[in-house]
Formats: sequence, C-alpha cells, structure tokens
Amino acid sequence: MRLIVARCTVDYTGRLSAHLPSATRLIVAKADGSVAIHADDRAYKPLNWMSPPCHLRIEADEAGTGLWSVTNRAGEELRILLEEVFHDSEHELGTDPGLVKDGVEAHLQELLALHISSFGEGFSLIRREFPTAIGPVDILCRDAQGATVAVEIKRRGDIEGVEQLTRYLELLNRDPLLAPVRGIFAAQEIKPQARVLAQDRGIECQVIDYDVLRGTDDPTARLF
Amino acid sequence: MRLIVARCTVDYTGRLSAHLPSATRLIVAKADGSVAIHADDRAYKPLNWMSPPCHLRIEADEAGTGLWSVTNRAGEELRILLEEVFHDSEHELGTDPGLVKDGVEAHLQELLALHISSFGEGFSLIRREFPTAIGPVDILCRDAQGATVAVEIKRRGDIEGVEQLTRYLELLNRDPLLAPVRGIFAAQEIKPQARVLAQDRGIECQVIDYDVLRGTDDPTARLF
DNA sequence: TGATATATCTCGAGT
DNA sequence: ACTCGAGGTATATCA
Repeated sequence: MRLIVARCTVDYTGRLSAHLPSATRLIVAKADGSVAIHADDRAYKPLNWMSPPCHLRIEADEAGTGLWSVTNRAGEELRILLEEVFHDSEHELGTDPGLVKDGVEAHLQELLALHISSFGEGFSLIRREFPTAIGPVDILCRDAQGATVAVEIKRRGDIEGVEQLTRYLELLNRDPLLAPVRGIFAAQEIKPQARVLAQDRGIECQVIDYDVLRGTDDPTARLF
Repeated sequence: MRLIVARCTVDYTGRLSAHLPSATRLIVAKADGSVAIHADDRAYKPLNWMSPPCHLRIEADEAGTGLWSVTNRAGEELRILLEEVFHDSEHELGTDPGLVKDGVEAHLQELLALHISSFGEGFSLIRREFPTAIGPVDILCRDAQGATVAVEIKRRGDIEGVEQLTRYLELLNRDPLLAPVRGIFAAQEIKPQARVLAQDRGIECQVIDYDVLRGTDDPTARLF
C-alpha cells in the first residue's frame, strides 16, 4: 500500500464525468492495483476512486510529480495529476484475515420461524425458504383457520420488499393446493411508502422488535 | 488527517457487531473526527469505520499503542486496539473545493424538462417531481392530444425502472382528472429485458442522447 | 429532524 | 458474464 499526500487535480471519465480542481488530498494505492482519493472529511466515501481489477500507469519525475492513469476493462479512466508531493510512503500489509459479523437477516428469519405465533395466534410453520420458481419464500405458514400465509422478512422494509412478496403471492396463488395465499410483510422498520403499497395490495405489515424477539429466545427466560 | 499503519484488532458494536482479528492495516483519522480502517485491497469500502459526527478518544502510550474509542450520538462504538505502530503521520489538507460531476440523473431531468418536445411534437410540461403517495413522478406532461403522460427517467434503464413507472401509472390512472395516463421510459441506455417488459405493459421507451440534449441547450448552438 | 431517492453505489452469491 | 439482493449501505435533498 502506497500513501501519498499531494496537491493534485483528478479527472474521472466512465459511468459519468467528474473533475476535482487542484487541492491537497490523500491518495491510497493498494496492492490490488486500486486507487482511492480522499479529502479530510467523510470516513467512508472517497472523492474519486477506481475499483479493482484495474491497471495503474505512472508517469512521474524524481519529485513524484506527474501523471497517474488508472484504467479498467470497461474503459473507465481515472487521471491524477500530482502537482506537489508532501508525503510518500510504502507499506507491506499482507492479506487481511477478514471481518466477523453478527446480527443479520438470516438470524431474524431463524428467530421468527421459532416464534411463528408472533405473526398471530394459532399460526403453524409449513417451512422456511419455501422454494418457488422465482426464488425461496422466507417463511410459509398456516393461520388459525388453516389458510396459507407467505411471509417476507426484511431488516428495512421498503417498496422493493413489497414487490418481491407480491411476485411470490401471485405465483403461490396459482397453486390450487395452496391458494388462497395471503401475505405478511415483516421488517424491523417499514417505510411509509412501502406501507401504502402493501395496504393497497392487501398485504399485512408487521414491525418486528429484534430485541424482544431475541429476549423471547433467551434461555434464561425459559423457567419451565 | 492522521495516517497510521499498525497491527491492530477492531471491534464495532452498533447496528450489528463486527470483529477484526489482529492484522496490519491502515487507519485514517480525518479532521471531522471520522475514522476508517482499510486493508490492502478494495478501493472504496473500509473494513470498518465511524462516520461523522462522532467523537474520538485516544488512550495510547509513547509508542502509539493503546486503545482508540470512536463513538457517535446513536450509541455506536468503534474500538481499535493498536498493538504495534509501523507508521504515524499527520497532514494538513484544508477543505476540499469539491467534485464537479456531469451526467447524473438530476441533470438529465432538468434538461428533459427544458426540452419537453424531445418526447414528441406538441408536448407540454405539467410539472417535474409530480407527487404521489408512493413517491414523485419524474416528469408529468401532456401530449399534443391533451392526454397525460408520465415519464420515468433513469441513467441506466433496467427492469426496476419499468416497475417503478408501472406503479405510478396504476396510481395515476385512478385519478379521473388525469386518466388515462400513459408512460414513457427514458434512459441513456435501456436494457433489453427492460424494453421487453415496457413493451408488454404498453410503455414507450426512449433512449436519450445526453450529448445531443446538452448540445441543444448550448447557447452557442442557438443561431436564431 | 425525518423521509426519500440516488449512487461511478460496493460486494457477494448464485446461475 | 450477468442478475439479484443486501449493506453498519452513505450521502444529498427536501418537507
């Protein structure tokens, strides 16, 4: 990894055109050939960048000033004109062992399948990841009256999730063994627009409290 | 901006829990208090980060090793345990003049609203960002016969955009003051699948030549 | 402050 | 190579 702090101008042409006027910035050139240009704010997003796989060609003089051209297979190009270099260092980092995460949607689905009655009294699980031609339905279950219910689970419920559930319902309702199938849209947070669309399509919305649900699953809470 | 290359472990707790085992990484602490941790690959995304506004508290010894704790208002925390510091430098960057972009959707929408007749002879604009319960329609206009036309604009036109326009059309067509409303799907590039779906739903596709459109708006091109 | 739409989204999984 | 879905999405804009 090479770190450069320099006054520079930058031009990107590809999916759009972008230009950065002359200023002092951090340039990070990584081992995979990728390049990112950062200002002194915003942790996450570079001002400009080229993602791997890409190729870096450097035409610089002794002082480090000159032109960097980063190109990729799609014909995009990032051109960095280094005008004055304030810092330039190289570092060996090695490959990263990677990140361990906890608390994602899969876990939510497991919890809800365990506590199927949180959708309503007398509900029973048919199966998780019920397969269809257009993908698996998160949860398929029956309500107290024996009617089939398809559940779509999201962490954040937006219009896209309602559309997805709608497609499943349309398909499932063609199956005479299952029909009529109604839908429940379950998410930790449901956007107003998604709620409007769901209501319009006769889909029930349920907001999930992950902590309560996890609490219900807490072994220390099982006193019997 | 402070740049540190160090062997470290990192823990994030907040929207989820994440842990990075001990390895050598780049740590960038910016002037706005934000912190990002990068491995030696991927230009864009940090392994871990804390976005501003946030607060950095450092408990380090002479060698720079020790604990960094970055917290924000929402109660999220990023803990970095520096085990061995290989590089540590500070740089004054100043505020960045910022990025000039060209070719984004907002600009397209402006241009098309200005040149509403590019959709067809005798078209007139009703309004941009016409509000509905499920989001704003990019452009609402009337054709030469006085019929209402809803236009959805995308830089790259895929199925999602057609679905979006379909939802708007369904809603708009329930309004007797507007109905019947037809749709135009306008994009710089329209994917074949999107074209098929649009055709199937009676939605007209129009490919926009951004350069020509911009040229039309070029004052030097107005010779009359 | 909250809601919404965009993004050179990125990134990974599956086909 | 392409599509689809998720992301600690981030970020800007607008009510």
